[in-house]
Amino acid sequence: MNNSELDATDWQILRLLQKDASLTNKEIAFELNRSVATVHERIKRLKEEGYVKKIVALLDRKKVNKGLIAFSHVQLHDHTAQTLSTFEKEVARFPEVMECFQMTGTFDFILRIATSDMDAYHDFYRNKLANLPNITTVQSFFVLSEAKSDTAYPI
Amino acid sequence: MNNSELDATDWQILRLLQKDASLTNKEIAFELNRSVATVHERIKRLKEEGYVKKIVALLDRKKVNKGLIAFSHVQLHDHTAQTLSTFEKEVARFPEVMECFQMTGTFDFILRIATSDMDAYHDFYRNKLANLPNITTVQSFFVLSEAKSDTAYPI
DNA sequence: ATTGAAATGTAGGAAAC
DNA sequence: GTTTCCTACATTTCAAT
Repeated sequence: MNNSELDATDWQILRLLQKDASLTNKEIAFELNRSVATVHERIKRLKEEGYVKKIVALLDRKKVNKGLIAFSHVQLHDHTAQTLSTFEKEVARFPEVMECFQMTGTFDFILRIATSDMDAYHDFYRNKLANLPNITTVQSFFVLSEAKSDTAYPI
Repeated sequence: MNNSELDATDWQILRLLQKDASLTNKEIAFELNRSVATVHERIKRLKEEGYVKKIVALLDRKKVNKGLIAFSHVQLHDHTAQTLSTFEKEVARFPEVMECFQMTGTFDFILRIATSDMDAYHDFYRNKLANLPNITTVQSFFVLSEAKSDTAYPI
């Protein structure tokens, strides 16, 4: 198989591992009617070539005391490369910030922020986020309930 | 150890597994200066008690042809339990919708939508999302770049 | 690229301290 | 909680196709 294309078996393996990476090679091989060695070889390649970035444990956020998730829309004073990249660099250093995306539209960034509760969020907001330079507005929305939460891409 | 509290070792294990769940018990044991049997027992308990929900592979979304991520804010006509839960149930069935959260604020839901490109998003929007009943407005924002993207909670 | 078989390593359980 | 021992799997390599 060449280097730049995935075949049907590769996609099936990726689909399975996205849902459950604790599957053994044997289980995957059985599922796909392939040998264990083949599955092993494929997965090794998929990791080497960067299709699989990493294998992680997903935790129950409420059990680990992250009861409050906020999405915050941030607007900056200006959009010079300097201002944008300083903001990105600084905000990424806050552990509460799980995700930071630069966006199209009327604001500049979406942040996903995980804290234990509203007090902790407030503390983060006043003492960390609002101290960053060049912020014009921050508008925050809070998760009431999760109807769906999936890390698997539809492939 | 009792059932309802995690000690420092448990938290360390969770921290490690959130970052890299392909670590072996042996590697974790070495890192924490514990025996393999202890680590094994702890992880078993952490899974049984639901702290670890699952182990998954995270893929490179651009390599698997999901070049466009949208966040969509959805507002519904009314907020009866019936309307809310019908929307949640229907929207969760679309594979493009990776996440759906009910939110505080001026709109009702945030969706995270993964598609290959703007054409595919448009198709999803016109032929799937906009066909659901009781939707008043949908406002969409598109990811330009990812400054940070982490599934690990700050614990 | 795929396979079965062989070698090595890890998981998972149990016993004694 | 640790150590040791044990068995059953799982991973990894390899020669052959």
